[in-house]
Amino acid sequence: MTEGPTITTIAQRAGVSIASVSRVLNGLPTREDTVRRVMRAADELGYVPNSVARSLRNRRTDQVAFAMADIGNPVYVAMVREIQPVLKEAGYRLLIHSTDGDAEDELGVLRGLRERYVDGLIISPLRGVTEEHVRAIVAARAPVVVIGALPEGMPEGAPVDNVRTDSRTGVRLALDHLHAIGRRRIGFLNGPLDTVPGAARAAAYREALEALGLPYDEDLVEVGDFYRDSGARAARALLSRAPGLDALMCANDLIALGALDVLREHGRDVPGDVAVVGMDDTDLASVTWPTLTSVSLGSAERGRAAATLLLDRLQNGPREPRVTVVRPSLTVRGSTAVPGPPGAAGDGR
Amino acid sequence: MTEGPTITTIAQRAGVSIASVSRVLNGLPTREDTVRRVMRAADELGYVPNSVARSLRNRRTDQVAFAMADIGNPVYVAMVREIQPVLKEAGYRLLIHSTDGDAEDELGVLRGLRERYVDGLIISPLRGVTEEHVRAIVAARAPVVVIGALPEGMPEGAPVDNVRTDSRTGVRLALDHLHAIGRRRIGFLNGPLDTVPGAARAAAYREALEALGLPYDEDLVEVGDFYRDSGARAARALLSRAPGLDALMCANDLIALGALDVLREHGRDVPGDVAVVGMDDTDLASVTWPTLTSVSLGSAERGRAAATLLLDRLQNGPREPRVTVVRPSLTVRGSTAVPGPPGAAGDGR
DNA sequence: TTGTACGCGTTATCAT
DNA sequence: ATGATAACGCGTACAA
Repeated sequence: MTEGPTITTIAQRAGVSIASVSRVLNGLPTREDTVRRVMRAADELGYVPNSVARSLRNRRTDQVAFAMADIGNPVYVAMVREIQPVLKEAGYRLLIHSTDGDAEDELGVLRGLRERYVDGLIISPLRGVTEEHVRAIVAARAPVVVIGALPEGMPEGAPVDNVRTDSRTGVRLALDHLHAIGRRRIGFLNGPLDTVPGAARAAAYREALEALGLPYDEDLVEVGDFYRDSGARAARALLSRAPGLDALMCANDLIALGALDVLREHGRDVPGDVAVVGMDDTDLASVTWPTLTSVSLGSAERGRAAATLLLDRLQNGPREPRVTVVRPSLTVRGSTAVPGPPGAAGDGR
Repeated sequence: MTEGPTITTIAQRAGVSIASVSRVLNGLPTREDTVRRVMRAADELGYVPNSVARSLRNRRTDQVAFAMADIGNPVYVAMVREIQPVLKEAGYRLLIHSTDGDAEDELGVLRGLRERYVDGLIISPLRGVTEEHVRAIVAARAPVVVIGALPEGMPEGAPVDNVRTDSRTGVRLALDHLHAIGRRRIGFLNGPLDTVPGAARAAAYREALEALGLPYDEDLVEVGDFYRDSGARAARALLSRAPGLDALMCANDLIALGALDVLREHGRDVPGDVAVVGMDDTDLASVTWPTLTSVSLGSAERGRAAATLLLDRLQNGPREPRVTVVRPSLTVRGSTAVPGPPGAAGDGR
């Protein structure tokens, strides 16, 4: 089992020095004859440059990593889908880290940057950016783009850009819509409060209610995880506690799926009896029945923006941190399609 | 902006040679005192080994790549989801390549192995493994696991393992089921015939019909792409050509989604008028309405098997090629739930 | 036990 | 234009 050819092999075969080989291979000005001999030898040997050696020398890996909680979540899939082509186009390979939303794991990824196995990182920390995160980012000396909230006091010249959405407005869009179609008892199925989205959406829900002049009722709120089965559990709990609710605001689409399951199993008509709104506007929203009205937080746009920002730093060097905010929008579908008040449609199905 | 510390930096600070530093860092027997001084210096400097240099020296990158057509496809997401933890556990990082199913792109990935930027590769070639693929694999000298069909005559000692499913049996399961619930005019919405799954499913469809004593009718077959909108187009075409069909076999779940859209828009009851079966049994299948009966081809299992096989080669060196076959199974859901013959339920909805 | 010296495969500098 | 040579950071035979 012979080892692969190196520039040394080529040099011997072509009867020139390795320096010449390197020059030819990198297209530097070289005598015609030398070029031919080197190319020929390289060809015959099937030479391919060793990317590791090149990385060591060039101090760059041409690799970028994306770290998120769970690649099974359609939101992150949407991001990866946008990130990948942008990076690929620029000649970067993409590494994937699933952290399960574990803060320790996230920190591990950030600290790992010091190993220099990637040139940059896009990370979406589920539980927020702590002091330690910040320290790791600064220590990394590699550009990082954070998708999500970034704390106020970032140190001077930290190589961080930030892409965020405005879930506050997102929730507001949803509640305004529900209010406009006549719903007044709007339940809320949220994710964990110690996650960034969970906390933000909780606050936004209260705010939006207030703005609409609706009372905040603890009994209308249930907290679970950002998954379908958890959403179902939460919906069941909520329905038994507050059977009179006429709408459900869900903190993401997966939770909304669970809610739809439960409503169907309880024979409650959607949207006749209960209107449902999801969040993230994933591919799933257009698949359910009824199709799911959902607040888009621009996952794809955020992914693309993050990749673009990172690329800019990678290619053009340090600069002041930038923040890109992606505006949410509401996509109205079947689950809120009936403007009439509850009770208009028959119950059961 | 100082550069990061290296073993040389540590050696100076600790007043020892770089060899000692390396030894301590790698846990080789060293005098107590030396250990302390080195550790202390490393600590103070916040030393982290450079993974690139280490890779060059050790001739291994601790990276593995997974190449598939489209990370947007739930099938591949399911695979990644299984592959990731297996590799992570073993200390490998995961690289993702989306090839768009382009054969040139796939070949590029395979050839890229010679750059030695990964230690191994899992690839799922959409259009099959050609002569050129095989050559690239052999030339790569890095272990490769192919998810999907592998040609018969692989060269001796090629470092390839293979994970496949049996879509023939899968289709058979579906048609048997449809036949059992009384369907006789079973349409088929397939993907491109020049893809491996497309070709296999086309053949399997004919075979299964024959085994059931049903005639093969060209008019009942429509070919498109493996996407939802394409599935919808195909379904429309098929319905206008063969309005009398009482079941639809779809070559994957996305196509089935499109078919469900069209059936609903045509006011055909599912499964009353037309029963529908999908393939891949993705997360989507349990979300649609009615929920989608689907043939599981064990995406998760295939992913896990592939990762395990690759890992074995990575850790235990060369061995004879192995093949793992994952058996398909049928998950019956709402879209075929009504055993009665067509016409039993009212039309419209 | 410790240090010296070399190699991993490239690129880039500096003489020639 | 070309060749010898020095890095890049790490690991390890070998000698001391």
